[in-house]
Amino acid sequence: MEVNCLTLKDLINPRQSRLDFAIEDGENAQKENIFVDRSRMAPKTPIKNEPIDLSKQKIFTPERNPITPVKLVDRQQAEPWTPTANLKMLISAASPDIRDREKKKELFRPIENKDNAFTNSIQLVVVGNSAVDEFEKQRPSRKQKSLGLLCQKFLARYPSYPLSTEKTTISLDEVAISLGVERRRIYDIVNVLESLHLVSRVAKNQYGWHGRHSLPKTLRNLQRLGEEQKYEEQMAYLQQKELDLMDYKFGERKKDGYPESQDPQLLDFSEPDYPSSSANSRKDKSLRIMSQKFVMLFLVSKTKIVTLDVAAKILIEESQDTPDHSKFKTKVRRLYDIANVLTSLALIKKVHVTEERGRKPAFKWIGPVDFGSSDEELVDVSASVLPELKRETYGKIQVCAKQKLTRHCSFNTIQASERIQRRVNSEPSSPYREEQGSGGYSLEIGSLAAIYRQKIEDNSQGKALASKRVGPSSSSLDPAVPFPVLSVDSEYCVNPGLAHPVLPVTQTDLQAFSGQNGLNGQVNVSLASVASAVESLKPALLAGQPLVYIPSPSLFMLYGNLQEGPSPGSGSWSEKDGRSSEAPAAAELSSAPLAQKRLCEERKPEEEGEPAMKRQRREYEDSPLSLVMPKKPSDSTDFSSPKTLGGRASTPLEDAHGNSQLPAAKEASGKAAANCFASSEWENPSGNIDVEKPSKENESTKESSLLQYLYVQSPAGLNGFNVLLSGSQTPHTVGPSSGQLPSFSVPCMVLPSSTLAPFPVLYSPAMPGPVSSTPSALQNTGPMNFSLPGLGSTAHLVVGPAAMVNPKSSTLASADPQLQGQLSLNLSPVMSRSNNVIQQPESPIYVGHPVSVVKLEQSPVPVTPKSTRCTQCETFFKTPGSLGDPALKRRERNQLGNASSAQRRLEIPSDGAD
DNA sequence: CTCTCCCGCCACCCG
DNA sequence: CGGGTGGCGGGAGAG
Repeated sequence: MEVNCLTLKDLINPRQSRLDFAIEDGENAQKENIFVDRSRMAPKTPIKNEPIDLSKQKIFTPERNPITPVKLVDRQQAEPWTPTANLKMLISAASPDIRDREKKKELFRPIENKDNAFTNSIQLVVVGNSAVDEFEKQRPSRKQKSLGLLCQKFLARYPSYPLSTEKTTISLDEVAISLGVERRRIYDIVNVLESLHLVSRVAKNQYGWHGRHSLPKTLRNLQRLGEEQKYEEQMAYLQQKELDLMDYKFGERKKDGYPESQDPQLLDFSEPDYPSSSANSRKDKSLRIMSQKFVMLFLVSKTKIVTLDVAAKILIEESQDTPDHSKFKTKVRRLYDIANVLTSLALIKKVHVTEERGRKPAFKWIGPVDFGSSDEELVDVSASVLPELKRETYGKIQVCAKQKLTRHCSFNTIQASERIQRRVNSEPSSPYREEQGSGGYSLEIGSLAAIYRQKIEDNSQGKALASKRVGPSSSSLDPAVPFPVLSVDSEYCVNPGLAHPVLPVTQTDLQAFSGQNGLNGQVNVSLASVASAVESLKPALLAGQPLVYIPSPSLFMLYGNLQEGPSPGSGSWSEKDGRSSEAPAAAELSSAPLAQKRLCEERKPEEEGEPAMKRQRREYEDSPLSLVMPKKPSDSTDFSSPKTLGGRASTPLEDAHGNSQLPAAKEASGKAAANCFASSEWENPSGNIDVEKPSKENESTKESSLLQYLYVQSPAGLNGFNVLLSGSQTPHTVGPSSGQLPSFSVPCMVLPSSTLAPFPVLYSPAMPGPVSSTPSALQNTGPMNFSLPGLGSTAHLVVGPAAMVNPKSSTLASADPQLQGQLSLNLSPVMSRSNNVIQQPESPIYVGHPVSVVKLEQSPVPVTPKSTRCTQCETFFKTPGSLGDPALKRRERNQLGNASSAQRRLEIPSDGAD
């Protein structure tokens, strides 16, 4: 009997017994927990947690084992919910999407469905192998335990761009426990991250988190080194030769004159702040070195595609290993490990290169390409350019301000875009697909939605994480402690796999873009520096990022806010909830006048209170979205209406009438640059390459998010395009120098000046009132109008603050679960073509993202609130639920064995679409 | 079958 | 020496 076995083990080693026990659970709880819903997890959780108390564990006796289940049962009753579970429930209740997801999960893991599964499982185990087998069957798939997924969870714990002031330390033990994996796995992740200087070893078991601030620099250095190494030549050589593994003669290349590889020292780009402690200590850093070299290969590659075999060969050669087949295999394994992490970082994505021999696994670099200069290239939408834009044209423009905080936003945006692109490419059925070639806006819209989601996800994660981090060992098993939000969020986190960053648009791209769209010249939008120097990052827009729809044929630019991760200063969620949350947005605009919000409110008396607020908060923080839509005349009815989940109220921008003039406000607001993403980026570079299906990607998309941006269609009369800026989020940075600061995107729309004349510039501060938690310097001054200098006198800048939209005011009730699924953002390609905006709830991509859209009357004249439709969707943050399982104690890894794996959750989010 | 890559043994080192 | 690290490759899931 199992019991007996346990007993023996126990006798031998108490710990062992525990392990066994754990394993048993593991069959169910641990591994399966991964999938378990929070709600379901609750019952199980206690079990795991119990083990937390090691002292008890030791005591475990065989007899106890059987008992344990009982206890668990009791516990379930007694403590039906853990905080996390509770939260999850609430969320689930609030969010239909979540429920759907949960359902899927359940389907995925039937076992989990039973509340008493745990108990049963245990019994089964005791009973016999058959039971075990069943469990085995239900065990999470390999993918669910993949390093990539784990890495995502890991990354979700930390802000991509942590404030300089916040130094985050990573405790390997803690992380391993919290993620429920063996420490060994964490090393794999950390080593790769370290190679990119995202983290550095501080001490035993301790790593410091640096975030991506220095990533561009690191990449630049790697690129340089790669060039010095002539990797490109080597790659070309190998590819050309098409050498077979077996045939490949190592060392040949050197003869050919390839330079020797450099010393294996990990490149130290570390900044003063983060001295790379003892990086040198380890003699063997091969994974790190390999990672750097691998990255170099991408950076020097013209195609940005590297096949694993070539990479492995080069690495083997450099490592001076004996070139045998087993080495090759090993190298490839390592490359996969590295690739998983890099994918999680959205730096690369899996592709296949078709060659004579057939398909070869390869990866394509999707990370930033131009990191040569300090910051991302900003594209200014200059006034001069604007006029040139044709209304017909469409494209995406991202306005960014260089804000430290926001930088990641652009990244997110990119990822989202990429994701979408992939999806489009990979999904024949995708409605957007058709649009692609032409760079149709529909695609972009999709991307926007995706981006938006992404933002939300990111934010939420970040916040959650942040909060978690802040606390004492969050990882603690203490049941009282909320599940590591991170893990929960992680599900929705950016999927590395999913996220494919789109290269930042350069001027060239922009031009190209304009060409496509009929735009001429560049678009430069420079906003006065947005920054206020608020360190706290408050989610500015969130609440209602309003979407303004102005019927006009021109280009739409949607810009979402983005925000950096959690800001330390930011108030608690609760504070942010509701309108208060919006305040931050205003802050972001900082100098910019916030007052506008009021206008919106007036227009739409909103009722707030939406539960969604919380979610939104999280969401709104994210990155900015930029969307450009081709003009669609009238309608777009659907557009406006539904928002998805989170969609906050749409604010009726319509109201904005008025004053078109924008004083220098802009400057005050901050500088914004517009980045454009070339649609082309999305396309596969080479015909040979097949983009892998982004099955994973879906996850992120699910999340609904609020859109904070203004959707403006140029009035019929407008020739130019308008840029709509959403004021929602302004990052407050305290003075980061622009160089380092990530570009910050400010939602804004550039409106063709002349035509817009009738439209006043609206600036809606996120919060009408004072910002709740944030002491932002900015205050709502009231509606403001500013003109973009660059745009020319005629151009109008509309800034839509998050606040503008009132959640409740929205005509549509987001409450309807069904509606939630649909986002206004979801524009079906069809719509775009027809010029009518249609929502496609079905579109996978969009589902779940709340978007609020306000329709403005077509008439150039300011729309009245009535005319406009506002929809709000409440977005709740969908948390995957709590994830967490308690962590097992890693140390016992041996013992734990299977159990350890249990922790990993898999989420395969189906995209909404699925 | 190939592609992936999880898993965890066990060698290395450091303190 | 014990424990943190992490190389390494068997072997199995996924396609």
